[in-house]
Amino acid sequence: MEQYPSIESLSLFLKVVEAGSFAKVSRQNRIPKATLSRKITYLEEFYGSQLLIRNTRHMQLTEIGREIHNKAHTILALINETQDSVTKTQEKPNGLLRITAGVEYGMSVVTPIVNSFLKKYPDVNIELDLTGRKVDLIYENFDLAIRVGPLDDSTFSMRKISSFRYGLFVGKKFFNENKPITINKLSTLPTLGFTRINRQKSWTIINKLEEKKIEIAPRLFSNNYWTLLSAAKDNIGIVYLPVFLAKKEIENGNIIPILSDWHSEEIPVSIIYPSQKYLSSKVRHFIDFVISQI
Amino acid sequence: MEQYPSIESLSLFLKVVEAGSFAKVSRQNRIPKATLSRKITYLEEFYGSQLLIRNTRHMQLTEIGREIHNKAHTILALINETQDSVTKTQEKPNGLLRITAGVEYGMSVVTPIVNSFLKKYPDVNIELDLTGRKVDLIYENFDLAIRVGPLDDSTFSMRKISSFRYGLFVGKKFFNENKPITINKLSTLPTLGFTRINRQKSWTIINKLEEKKIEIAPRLFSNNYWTLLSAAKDNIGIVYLPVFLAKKEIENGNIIPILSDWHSEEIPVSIIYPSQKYLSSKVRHFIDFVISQI
DNA sequence: ATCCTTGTTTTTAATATTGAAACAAGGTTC
DNA sequence: GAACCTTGTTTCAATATTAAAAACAAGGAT
Repeated sequence: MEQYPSIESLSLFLKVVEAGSFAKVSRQNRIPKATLSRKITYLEEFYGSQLLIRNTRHMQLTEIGREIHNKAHTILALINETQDSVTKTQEKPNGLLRITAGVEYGMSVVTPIVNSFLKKYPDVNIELDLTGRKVDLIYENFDLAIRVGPLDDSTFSMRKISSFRYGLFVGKKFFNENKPITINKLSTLPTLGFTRINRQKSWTIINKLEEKKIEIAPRLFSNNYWTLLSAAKDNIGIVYLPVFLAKKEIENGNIIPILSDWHSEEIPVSIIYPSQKYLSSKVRHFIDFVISQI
Repeated sequence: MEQYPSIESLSLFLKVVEAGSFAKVSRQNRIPKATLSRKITYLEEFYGSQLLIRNTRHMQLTEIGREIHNKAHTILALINETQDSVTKTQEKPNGLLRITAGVEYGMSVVTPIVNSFLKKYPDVNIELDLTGRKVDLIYENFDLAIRVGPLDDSTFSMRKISSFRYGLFVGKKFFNENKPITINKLSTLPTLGFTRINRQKSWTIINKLEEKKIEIAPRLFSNNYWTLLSAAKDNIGIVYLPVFLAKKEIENGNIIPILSDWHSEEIPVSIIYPSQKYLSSKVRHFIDFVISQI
C-alpha cells in the first residue's frame, strides 16, 4: 500500500470536482478519460472511501470527498508556492547588494568571500559596510548583515553560518623565551587587553573539562584587535583574540598559538536579513555562497 | 517532466534534514540509502536547484532547500490531516442522531430516508423532530437540520441536497369537468389558498419564458397543506403546492397535475450541521446517505 | 427502440522504480 | 601518511507501475 496519495491525483480530483465532469476535464486538459477515471479510483482506494458519487450523468461529492477537496485545494496552493519561490530564486542575480558586518570579522572573513562572489556573479555589485555600531537593516536599507555573537531581535530571518572561538597567542621570540607556557603560569606573564566598553580585567577560558578565570593586568589596552596582535607579534605579551584574526600570522609563523586546548565558548556567526515572502535572488545566492565557502 | 514533486520524496527530504544524515534515516526507516539518495536527487532535479549542500561528512540546507523544508512540513501536516479525518469517518457509525426538519418535507421526504438509514446502520438510533418553527441547532442539541428555502446564517456548515418546485394540481372529477384548463382561464376557476403568516392573495408562477402573477380568491384557506390537498382531491378547487407533497396522490390517480409547464422557482433543500473539525461518523454517513438517495 | 454521451475496464507495451553491490570521497586512527 | 571506516552516489538487472486505445456498460434524450 502506498503511503501517500499522489499530488497529481489530488490535482485531477480538484479539476474534476470543479468541472463537475470527467469528460470536460478530459477534453480541456487532453487527458484520456480512462486515465482520469483510474486516478480518481486510485485516490478512493487510497483513502478506502468513496469520494465522488457518480454515474454517467450526475456527480456529487461525499462528505469525505468534500473535505479532501478542501484540503487538496490548500495543498496544491502550497505546492505551487514552493515552485514559485524556486522560480523566483533561479532568476540570475543582479543589482546592488548592500552588506554590513563587524570590522574584525568583515575584514578577515567576509572580504575574501565577497571577492569570490563578485567574480562568480558579474551582474551583482556589492556595497560592504564594516562597522562596529549596531545597524538598522531596514532604515539604512541593507540587504543583509553578518553578525557575531548571540542574536536578540527576531523580526528578521536569521541563519547561523559559522562559529569561532578565542584563543591565546604569542610572538615567536616570546614563545621560545617562556616555554613551556602552562595554564598556571599564565597569570604571571605579561598580557594584552581589549577594551570594548570597559577594560578587560580577566579572561574566561575553557577546555574539555573545566572553566578557568584568568586575572590579567595587561601591559597594553586597546579597543583594536590588530593593535594587540601587532604587540603580540612584537613579543610584548600574550593576546587572547578570535582565532580567525590570527590565522594569517600563524601561517606566516609570526604568531604562535599556545595552550591550544584552552579557548573561549563557541561564538556563533549569523546572517540576518529582512524576512520577505520572496527573497531576492541576489540575497539568496549570497547566503548559499557564504555557506558553501565556510 | 513531472508536474509535481512526490509527497514521498518531500517526506524523505524532511526526514533527512531533521536527522542531518542520509545514513541515519536509512537505518531508522529501513530504507536503502541508495533510494534516499536518488529520491533527494530527483527532488533537486524537479526543482532544478540544489537543496542540500552535502558531502560524506556534513550537510547544509541551501536557502531554497530551507524554504522547501518549511513548506514540506506544512504540506505533510495537511496530508496527514486528510488521512486522519478519513480514518475518523470510517469508524462504524453509532449512537443517537438527532435530526430536525420541517413538517411537510419531513413527512414526505425525510421519513422514508430515515427508515432506510435505520435499516442500513443498525447501531444508529434516530430522533426525528418535525416542526415548523426555527430551531437553534446548538441550544437544542441537534446533530443536523434539514431546511427548505434560502439560508441566512452561516455559522454552520451547510450543504444543498436537493431542490423542488411548487406545481398546480386538481382532483380527477374537477380535471374532467374543467378541461382544458389554460393559463388564462386559471383566475376564473376556484382555488385553495395557503396561509403562512398572511393569506395568499396570488400565485407567482413561471415557465421557461415568462413569469405570471395569478390573482386568486380561494374557496378555502388553510395553514396545512394536507387540508388543501384533501380539498383538491374532493374537487373543490385548484391547489398550488410543493410537488413532493402530491407525489403519492398523483401515483394513486387521485390528484392530477395541470399546466405542468408552469411552476414556482426552484426551492433549495439543505442540510445544516454545526461545523467541527472532525464531523462525527453518524452525521457524515447520514449526509452521504441522503445525497445518494435523492 | 435507437442513439449519443459519459464513465469504467481490459489489454499490452513502454516506462519507472527497486535494492544489492561496486564505487568514490571525507575523516579518523595508528 | 597509510590503512580503515563511514557516508553518499552510481550502476545494473529484476520487478512493478503506468499509459493510452479500444471495447464495454449505463443513463438520458430523441
